[in-house]
Amino acid sequence: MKLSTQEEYGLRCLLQIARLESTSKQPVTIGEISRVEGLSVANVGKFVRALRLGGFVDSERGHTGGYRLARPATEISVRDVLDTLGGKLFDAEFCEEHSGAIGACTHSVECSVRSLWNSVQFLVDRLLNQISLHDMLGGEREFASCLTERAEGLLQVAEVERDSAGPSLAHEHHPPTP
Amino acid sequence: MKLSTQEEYGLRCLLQIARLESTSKQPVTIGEISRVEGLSVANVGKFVRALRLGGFVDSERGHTGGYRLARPATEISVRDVLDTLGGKLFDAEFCEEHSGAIGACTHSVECSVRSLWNSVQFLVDRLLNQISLHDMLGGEREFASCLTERAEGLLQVAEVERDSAGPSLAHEHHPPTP
DNA sequence: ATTAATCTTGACCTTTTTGTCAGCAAAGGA
DNA sequence: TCCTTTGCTGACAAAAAGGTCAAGATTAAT
Repeated sequence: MKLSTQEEYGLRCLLQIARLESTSKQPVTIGEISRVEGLSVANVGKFVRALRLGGFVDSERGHTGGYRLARPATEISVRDVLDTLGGKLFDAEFCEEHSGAIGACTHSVECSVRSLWNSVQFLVDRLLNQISLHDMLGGEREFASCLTERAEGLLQVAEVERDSAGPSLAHEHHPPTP
Repeated sequence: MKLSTQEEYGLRCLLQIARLESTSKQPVTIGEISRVEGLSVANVGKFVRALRLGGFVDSERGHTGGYRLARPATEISVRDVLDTLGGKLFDAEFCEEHSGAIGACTHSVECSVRSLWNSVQFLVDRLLNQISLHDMLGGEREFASCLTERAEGLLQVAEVERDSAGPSLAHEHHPPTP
């Protein structure tokens, strides 16, 4: 289970846009992000493009151009950002394509795996969904306590899910075809 | 956040070895796994090799050869398997390499991200660590209830962690260098 | 108008991951 | 002994991901 570089750096770039914009009140340029993150300008360009296509930032061209958050940092959830930059743990597409001829999962482990990935994704989503960009802008200490608070909330949600027979396990999954 | 094919299929192969061995009492051949999982023989060979190097299966050569679980299915945790097949969410290596010249994270977001990845990994690890191969061998229904039970336990552990200032957030992380 | 600063895009190259192949090694049965 | 069935390995090929580059488009300042 790995993060793509687009997820890792895309999120960092977005955080920098939020951070730099909030102090300078100016649009944040690719050059600035490149400098503070230690990435090439061209590379940052790609990440920031993904962020723009995802609707997280607005761009302004020209001499005083740059990027701004499209919404307040409190209204951007890290989950949405990561989903846009890197996709889900598994794609639902596989489910449809192969279910016709054979019914459920061809592979005879009966897809216990899909239940597993599903609950992993469910758990992670629940956590990330409660974390906003704004939460990540304070110091690392503050954010750490924020994380544990959210994790606590998450647990309660998870217990409710358990009592109601667990929608987190209801999704379909088929593995990629080689 | 994606699973590598080695994680996805390696785990499936291991499950098949456990399943087929338990019914036939014979070593499970690559050919059998290949058939039930719909993968090429050569490909299964690679996955199974990783499993052997990870110490999860033992091999026997020759006419009646094949693979057997190295330990009972109840004593193999899915977390260990996935860690071996795909590695951690982030590697600790980066932390050491770049900390000398600059101190903490160069990248000026102050590495709130590392706290984030850390807690995600912590959460996932806690869940997977409680799931054994054996848990995944029953029907999907049984496994689903197993998962929710384990998730419940996980929550309690997480709360303990919170009360003791959260070791889950204590680890270092630096992003890959481009 | 011209220029300089900025974003935008598509094409290209490099690296990593994934999958295949051919040849070797071991073990059992004829 | 020889042959068949199995696992084992390293080299290769294909595909995906990651990164760079060059040429364009837009805007503000001069």
